[in-house]
Amino acid sequence: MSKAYPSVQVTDPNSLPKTLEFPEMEARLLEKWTAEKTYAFDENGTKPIYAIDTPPPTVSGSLHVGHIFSYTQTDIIARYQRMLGKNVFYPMGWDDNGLPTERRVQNYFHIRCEANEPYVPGLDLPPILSTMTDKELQEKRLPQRNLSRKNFIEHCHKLTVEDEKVFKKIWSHIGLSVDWNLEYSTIDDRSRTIAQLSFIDLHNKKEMYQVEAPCLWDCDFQTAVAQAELEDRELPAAFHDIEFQVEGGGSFTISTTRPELLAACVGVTTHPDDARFKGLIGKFAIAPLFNLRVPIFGSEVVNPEKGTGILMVCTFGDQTDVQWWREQKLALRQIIGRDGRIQFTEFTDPEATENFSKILGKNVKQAQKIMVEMLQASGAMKNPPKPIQHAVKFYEKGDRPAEILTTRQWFVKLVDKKEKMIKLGNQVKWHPEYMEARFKNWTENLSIDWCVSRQRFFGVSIPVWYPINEQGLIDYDHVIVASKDQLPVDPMSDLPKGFTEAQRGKPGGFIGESDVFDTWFTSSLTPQLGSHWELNPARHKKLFPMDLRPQGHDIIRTWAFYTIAKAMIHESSIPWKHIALSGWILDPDRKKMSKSKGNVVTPSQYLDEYSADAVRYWAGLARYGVDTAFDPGIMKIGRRLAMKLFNAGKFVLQNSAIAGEITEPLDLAFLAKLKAVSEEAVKSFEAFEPGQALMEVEKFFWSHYTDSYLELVKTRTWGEKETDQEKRVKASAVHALRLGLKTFLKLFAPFLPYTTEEVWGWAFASESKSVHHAMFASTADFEGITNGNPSVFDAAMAAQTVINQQKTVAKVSIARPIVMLKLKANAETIENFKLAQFDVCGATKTEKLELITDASMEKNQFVIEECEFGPDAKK
RNA sequence: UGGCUCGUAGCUCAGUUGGUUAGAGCGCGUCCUUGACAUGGACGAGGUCGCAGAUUCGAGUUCUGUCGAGCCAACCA
Repeated sequence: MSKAYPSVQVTDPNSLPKTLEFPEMEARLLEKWTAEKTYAFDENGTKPIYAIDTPPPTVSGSLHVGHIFSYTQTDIIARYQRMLGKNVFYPMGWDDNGLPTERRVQNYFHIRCEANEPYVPGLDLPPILSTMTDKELQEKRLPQRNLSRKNFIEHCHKLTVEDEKVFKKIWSHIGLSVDWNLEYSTIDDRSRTIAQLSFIDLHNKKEMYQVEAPCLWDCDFQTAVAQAELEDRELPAAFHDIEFQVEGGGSFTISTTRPELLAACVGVTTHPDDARFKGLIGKFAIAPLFNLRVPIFGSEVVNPEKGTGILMVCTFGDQTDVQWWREQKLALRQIIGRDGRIQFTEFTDPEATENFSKILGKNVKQAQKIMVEMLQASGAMKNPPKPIQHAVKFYEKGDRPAEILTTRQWFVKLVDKKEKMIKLGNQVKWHPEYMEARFKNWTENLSIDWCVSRQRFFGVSIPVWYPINEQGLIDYDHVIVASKDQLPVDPMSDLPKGFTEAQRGKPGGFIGESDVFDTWFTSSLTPQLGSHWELNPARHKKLFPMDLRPQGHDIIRTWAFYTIAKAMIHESSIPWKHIALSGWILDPDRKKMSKSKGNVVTPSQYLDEYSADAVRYWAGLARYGVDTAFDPGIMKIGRRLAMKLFNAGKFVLQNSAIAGEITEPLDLAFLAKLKAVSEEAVKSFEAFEPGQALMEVEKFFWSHYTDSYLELVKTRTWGEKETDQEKRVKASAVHALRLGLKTFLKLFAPFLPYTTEEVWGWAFASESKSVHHAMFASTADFEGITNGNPSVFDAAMAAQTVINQQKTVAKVSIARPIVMLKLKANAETIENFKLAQFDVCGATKTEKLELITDASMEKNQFVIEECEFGPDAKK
């Protein structure tokens, strides 16, 4: 017994929009979704949860099509999971603290943070950037206004709130199905509390330490930076050959790219097997100009081929200098200050003092120039500088090479956990799989612990104070950590327990830590920020570990890495079960789109020109991990698809039908194929290949549904029918058409949420208020329907194509009647074809048909033996 | 120097575990205004799958080498 469908009435054509007006529809449906709380997460719900660890975008950055691209991909997964009946946890956070914001705020208000400036209550400066461009500001060279730390932070808050509105508007327009009740920012009270809780937990577990040691340092931002935040840049430089004397007679020539560090020279090294310098090892060298007596030692690390094969070790020219300094217990002579200028350094030798005074206070570049001149004058410079091109480490947001300075910083122990991290990383499913290699690679090569303290202002405070002893010295060994009930805490204004404000900065009192955390320290906790972690253990248990982390592949070494590290140290857990890495959007020259390259394309114009669904189509088609060229042409196709769906929906719903079953072989054949396609779509989604699903569904929709099936059944469905038999076969087609439409709406819903919701509302709202809560590829829809034979559809479509072809070649209209047609095919094809003969003849206006069997032909191959066109109906 | 991706039509990309004659869309050409859709439709031209080997009855697909592009790291005196 097959499934019976109730009768359907014609949907009043006047009630359906004539044309698809995207802006009107988008605005209306956005309102509907908000009013109906379509995307709300049900915290007390019993349905299985699907939790997404949404990347909090940096709101101070520019919003470009790359963002739209990756966030839409996540939304497509979210919508799919919701349509599986899951309780989807899909929050949006704003990453608003850190250097990018400070820099933007500085430019926007033309201000600077100055620690000694007094606080001005109620200060509310107007933006300068709205009246002047970046360029004008630079040209006019107006002095920046100095603001106290507190005033500066207030302005940071003020601007980020505005930036967040811009993001939220675009996110909504593109149709992200986030639950806006879950909105947060990485600087809000809860985030600060959770980040500080993280610190306290790490500190209790002895996984945090502070130490005065060589650290990577950016001289412009005047802050420590982490290994992961460095990038290589190719710069021109030169080898300078400088002659050193050997104590007790003799000399040798070293080669260096950093002659300005000669005064910081603390040793000389060469390869122990290098015959040229072997004899020098163990002796002392005398550096020129400064008469520095430094040890000469051997090191396997030295490459005899490079430079002169012997080199000077400084405080600190690069990472290897640090290594040698540690291994050889060399002296420390830090001549570069925190501002990147040569700082005062004491020399006992009068000549050294004299020479050093010439570079004192200069920046690295100026000092190098002066140094070279002095060396040339003294005769210690053996050859003219040899220009080379070499890679230099930069802080990724900085403009000057990173220096290595000895400063006191907080670190998280990571180097001792590499193996465990790789093991945990392996428990996470990476999409695409090969991306795990990048994580492994980075983790294996990690050489420095994670430096998390930053000498900045707009960030989460490190929740500690230090006692000041009776001599007025800061006692770093007895850190006073904030207690959990104090959080969030700002040690610069809040008090450690048992102290009074009067004791701040006084002997016997305390001093607050002024450093803030690296932003990654907070953003590595996004799963915990979402679950509320220690603040709400019950909720945390439900949401953690999360199901999915979507992110870009360029931040595997930072965001993914640190998040895995945090979950491991806090709870010995993975932070999420899956991580999906989206590709980059490249400009037409295949360069990554980024603000610094000036090739950024903003999304608004494309949303307006092609519609949100069309832009989503473009994003939805891409595979994970694959970089994609920006191509509005794809959006055009997406727009066409949305229109086609809209029009097909209108057509299908304009047919009435009596109650009945789907009985006709062609209808059943179509549904059998549709069912197979929707099962394939599910498989693709489960394999994190939604683009594959979209492609297959789209192809089938276009070729089989609109181009073929809709045309084939028009004779049966058009108009009112007289006989019961006619009514019955019409009903079979109309019910199949409607089931087809409903299925397509659901399959397309994750990609085209607006258009599908619009059409769904015309006919299927009684089943589910929104298509976005309908069951994706539900088997129930096909239950009780007789299994069709797909070959019937193949034969009918093949015949339809060959007849259309005949008309095209003959250059006659598709509507032209055929008074006599002889078709040749093999027996099986003819048998299948006969079951759909009525529909094919109707669609092709074939009035008389003769079938010829030819066993030599392949399946579904038709040849027209004879074709006689009737008179043109128009004439 | 090592690791990982990619190389298919003029362009943007598919091509699942090796299996007939390598697919789609855009663009291009010819034709058609037929009852939802001209923001349409029908049909067509266009590829020795970077190159060279190997395995196999059979390779776009597996392996080796090679060239080119990109990314990540190491080195950076």
